[in-house]
Amino acid sequence: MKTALNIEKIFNQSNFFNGISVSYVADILKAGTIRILKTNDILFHQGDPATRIYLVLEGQLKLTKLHEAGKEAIIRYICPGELMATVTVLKKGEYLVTAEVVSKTKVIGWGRQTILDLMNRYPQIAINMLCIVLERIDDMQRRYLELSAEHAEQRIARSLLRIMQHAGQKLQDGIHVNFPITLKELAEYNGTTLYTVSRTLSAWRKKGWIKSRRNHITITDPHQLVLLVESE
Amino acid sequence: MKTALNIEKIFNQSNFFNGISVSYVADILKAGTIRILKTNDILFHQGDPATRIYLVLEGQLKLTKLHEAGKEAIIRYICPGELMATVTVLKKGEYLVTAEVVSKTKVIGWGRQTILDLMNRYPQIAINMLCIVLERIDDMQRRYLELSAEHAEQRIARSLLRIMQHAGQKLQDGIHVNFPITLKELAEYNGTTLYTVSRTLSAWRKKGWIKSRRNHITITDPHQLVLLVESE
DNA sequence: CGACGCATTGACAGGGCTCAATTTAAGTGG
DNA sequence: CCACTTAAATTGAGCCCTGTCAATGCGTCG
Repeated sequence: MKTALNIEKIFNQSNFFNGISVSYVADILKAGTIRILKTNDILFHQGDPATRIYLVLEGQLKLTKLHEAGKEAIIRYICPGELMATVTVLKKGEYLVTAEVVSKTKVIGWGRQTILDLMNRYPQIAINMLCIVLERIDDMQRRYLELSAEHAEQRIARSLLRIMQHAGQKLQDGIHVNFPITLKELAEYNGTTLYTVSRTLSAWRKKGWIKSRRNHITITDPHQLVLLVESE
Repeated sequence: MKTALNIEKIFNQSNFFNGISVSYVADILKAGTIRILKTNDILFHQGDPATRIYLVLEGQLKLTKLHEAGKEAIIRYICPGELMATVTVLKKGEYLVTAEVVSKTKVIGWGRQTILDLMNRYPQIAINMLCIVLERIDDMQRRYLELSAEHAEQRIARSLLRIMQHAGQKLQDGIHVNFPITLKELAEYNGTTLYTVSRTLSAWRKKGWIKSRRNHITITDPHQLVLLVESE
């Protein structure tokens, strides 16, 4: 809680603070509390009462939604500068997803009343949050459309490209997904199965489009994936 | 524009005005302009610059998203009291979906700057909009999960139940969808095909769960659909 | 009455899920 | 450092769901 925060950096990496003067940002951050989490920690569970909204400072989390039948879908990955658990601003809400830490993570959280107060004090916060949420709707609508219209291979390509843009790290041999990810997770991210993903990646590996080892994926030829996605 | 509006009614039917005094509502409505549309009219197209946000006063519209491959998905139906085209508040945005009128419709629209001004004047508007949009995200996330985890029959049942709750009219022989809807639309609403929907509805009709004629569906035994959805 | 759009039904094929058996790789503790 | 353990990944075989294509039926409106 007494961790020294690099306010400037946080301000720059997050569109949550767009149009808000840096001097206010310190104020806003002071109202929140810091939490450090390690891999596989659960920040909150789907169904828990939604008490806090979080901004990710470091690391990554995945948001998953559980289906009665036991299946699980990955709704999105959350990277530094991104907001999560925005439902908190709704009256008496529950978390709609589960947030699980993918690699060592630092977040800052605000309670419901705090965030409502902040929104009243700085209306720009409400507007920024609205914009963030609107972008997220767009993302979900797109993925919904893709899920209903595209075949497995295309969807797998899309998810790799999305993750790459979101959390890609440029190495000499390609763009590397900078957090551990399993085939099962990749499958849950695009509504296929672990087996289909394995077969598909095997094929791509043979073509030299990607490299992969346990928990790691590097895309060596992103362009091919783009072509695949855009074909028909 | 000079249509006499029943402000009281609008105020009551829409959660857009939650926590806002009725006297201000008149103010807010005055800032917008009314449009009357007939079946099959397009209020806006996906890709057009997003200039206006709309509140539906009467009728229904469907929001569809088009896929490159030519397929189309119905993102949601919009009924009286509901807001649409919320993207408008984003900078230099485009409409992300197409809004097509399903039955005679009356909407009120506000320009981008107007709505931003209103949000600054009445912060509660921004908060309400945020809540509306958050509910919509939840809806999309649920449907995404269902699409990836459930079989066609379950999804068709779910879409009927959703539409029923949203736009159902209680008649003596069951609950009737109070706008014209085709099998193709139903299929586009749940990511199946016209043919699968036809077969499924035929089966249900034989079991006495529904009645249907061209463009009309009545659910005579909703409970069976609920059971179907909840089974496994 | 004719024509068009919507709905129905059958036949068929194939994508991808399921299940099972192995292989590979990473981590752990003596 | 190596044997051991366990989780992840690979691969094959089979089948079922559901999409596709084609033909026909039906109802509604001009």
